[in-house]
Amino acid sequence: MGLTKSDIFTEDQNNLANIAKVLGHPARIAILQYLIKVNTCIGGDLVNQIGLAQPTISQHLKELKRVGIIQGTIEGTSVCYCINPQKWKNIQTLFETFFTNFTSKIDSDSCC
Amino acid sequence: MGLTKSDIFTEDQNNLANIAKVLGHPARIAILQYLIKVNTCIGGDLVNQIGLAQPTISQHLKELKRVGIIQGTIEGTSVCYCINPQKWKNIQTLFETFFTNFTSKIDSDSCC
DNA sequence: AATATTAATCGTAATATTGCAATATAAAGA
DNA sequence: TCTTTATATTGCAATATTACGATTAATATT
Repeated sequence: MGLTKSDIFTEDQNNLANIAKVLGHPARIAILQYLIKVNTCIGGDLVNQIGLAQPTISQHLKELKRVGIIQGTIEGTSVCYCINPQKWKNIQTLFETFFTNFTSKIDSDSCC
Repeated sequence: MGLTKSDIFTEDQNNLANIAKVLGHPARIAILQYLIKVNTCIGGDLVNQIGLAQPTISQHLKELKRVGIIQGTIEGTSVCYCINPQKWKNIQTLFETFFTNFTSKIDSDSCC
């Protein structure tokens, strides 16, 4: 039905999935990588860099802001975007914890 | 249009986004976490554990197999699933690299 | 061979996502 | 105030995703 049954999963599972989903688009990865490179930029720079229409970029930025991984500050007519360092660290830790759960027990048991 | 313009992004960007997208559903997170816990199990176990219909679980398993993060071995009428340790490590490194790109330069510059 | 078990596939419905043109909004400058 | 600049929102079309019932395929078991 195209509708995720999020009520049958834990909050942590939904949370991690939700963030992974936001990272699950190359335009949003590209935006983050560009922000890493230049530290800060305005929306128009991203439209030029990425090669998608302004409304499309605006939508992707909205998604990234929704999970808090970036922040936008209004500066006159433009908006200055940057990565939110604390949230970035949080999300990094989230993934690290998820991956380490398995990595730490590798070799202890074999596969099928 | 619902169609990602993957041709305008780099292979790395598409690759990371593609994997993140697969992790972007709580059912698939739940499947991976269960596999971490029990090491190996058959498909029916996952259907019972997760609480989604068998075809739905089968579809999620297909996605996970598509990116190689799990593997399934036919054992009689059932299929034994487990995490692919090497691929897991690869993907872990992929995310780690992505996140460290920013973390390593935190404090060097300020935000907006 | 007939039946049971398990998983994959097919078909379908409902919802979500992606992308853009057109428009709206909001602030700066002339 | 009028225009310009920059971004957000709206509305829409196309495609993708999620979920499941029904069916199929393949192997065990009797």
